[in-house]
Amino acid sequence: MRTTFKDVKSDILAKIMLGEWAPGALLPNEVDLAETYGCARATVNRAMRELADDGIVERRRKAGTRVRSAPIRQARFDIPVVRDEIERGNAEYRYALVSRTVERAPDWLRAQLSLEPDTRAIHLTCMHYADGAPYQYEDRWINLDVLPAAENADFTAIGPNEWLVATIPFSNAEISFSASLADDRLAEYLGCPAGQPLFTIERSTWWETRAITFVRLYFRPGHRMTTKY
Amino acid sequence: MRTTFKDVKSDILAKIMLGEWAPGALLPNEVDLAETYGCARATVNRAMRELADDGIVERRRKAGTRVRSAPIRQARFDIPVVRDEIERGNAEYRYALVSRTVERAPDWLRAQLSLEPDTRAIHLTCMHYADGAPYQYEDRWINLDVLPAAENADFTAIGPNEWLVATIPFSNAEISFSASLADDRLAEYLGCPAGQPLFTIERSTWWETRAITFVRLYFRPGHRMTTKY
DNA sequence: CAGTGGTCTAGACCACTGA
DNA sequence: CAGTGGTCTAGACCACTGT
Repeated sequence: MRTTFKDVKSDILAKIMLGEWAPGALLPNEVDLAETYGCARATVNRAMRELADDGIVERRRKAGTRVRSAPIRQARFDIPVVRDEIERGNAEYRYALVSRTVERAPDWLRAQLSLEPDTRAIHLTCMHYADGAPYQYEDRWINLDVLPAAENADFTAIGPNEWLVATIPFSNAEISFSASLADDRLAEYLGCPAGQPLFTIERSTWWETRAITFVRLYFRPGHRMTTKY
Repeated sequence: MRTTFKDVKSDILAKIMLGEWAPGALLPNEVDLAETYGCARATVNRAMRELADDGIVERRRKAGTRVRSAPIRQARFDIPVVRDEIERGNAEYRYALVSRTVERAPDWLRAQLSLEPDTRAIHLTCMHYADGAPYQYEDRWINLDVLPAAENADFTAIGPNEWLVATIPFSNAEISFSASLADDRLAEYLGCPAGQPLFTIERSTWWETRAITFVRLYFRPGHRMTTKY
């Protein structure tokens, strides 16, 4: 059997894991490795590139490839789409619009999304339920200058996230995780005592340079996001 | 200038973003695309493979490449190494050991890590400071059956995370984000009022099938993890 | 069984950067 | 300026899987 890039990758990874190549060590260059493994340089390159993507090694032209001393460990999280998330848990999903207003973007939002003064925005708050129990409280702003159609959308029928996904793509986004405290309003909607800690996600999305939406998602108490890596 | 895989990738991405290829649409095969772009098939392949990795398209042999209808949006987070995290913020890092005991692994930990009964573990609690201010409270367990050396390590001098990184690699890990409430003890160490919401990370790591360590990290109030994607 | 993506090869040229 | 990784090419064979 031919040597595949996966063979090369796992062999190199094993050598690193077993300490044969210690953190900080310089690995042989691609030409030498290709000879060692009896394969083409492109094969070694693919293996090494993936190891670099995985944060295991660090590559620099001329300087060569080194084992990262403090491996940059990264985790990938699926960005939750609340309906899918709930239905994956075999629970019944229900959505409800709580409030809807159209207003000028408040200052903090203008700062968050770099909006022009006097930008109009639609402000929505919604609830998402799993098997009838409160699951997530959503507090969302949509930029009406970019998406005037949002003013006429029927958000009593469809959640703003689903509407947005179906309506407009986005080119980049920023997401942030934190912890919030349930105030009286949140506690009431989420059916929990005030003062509970709530896992919170904030997300801003842009199309090119134009801000589309900002959303803050408060999860019911005890929620956690988990991933393996 | 030659056509690079980045050219191809961004052109295809643009076509998808602009709606030229709608969600669910079948893209031309690699041979045709290579002809269209006037490049080798390997170049198209690299571009398409990256788009698939990014969750933009879905590829299946024989069936071809389609635009994902619900793009799998993923975010990558760097797993924080607390010293680096603090020093990247141009703050001075300080570490202190709070407590150290050796005991039999409690039941919840045995369950969490799938440990044998009577496994011995070392239990450490530590503080991490940024410019003298409390930054993170660390509550860690290390499996002494796998890492007996931990019993003799001097954790007053070096943080357990740094010691572990330098001592043993790990093959896989599970990480989980949530929100906790500051109890009196945490509040005292973190220098905040009790009842504050704290962003919390839990991580379990294994070497092959053997559990190495479990750690719970409580961040000071207001902490957030952010990434762009 | 035929079409599509997955991968390898051998060679080439280029871009970056450390010495 | 020389060594290393980054990328492209043209061609080949293979693996999977829908029809």
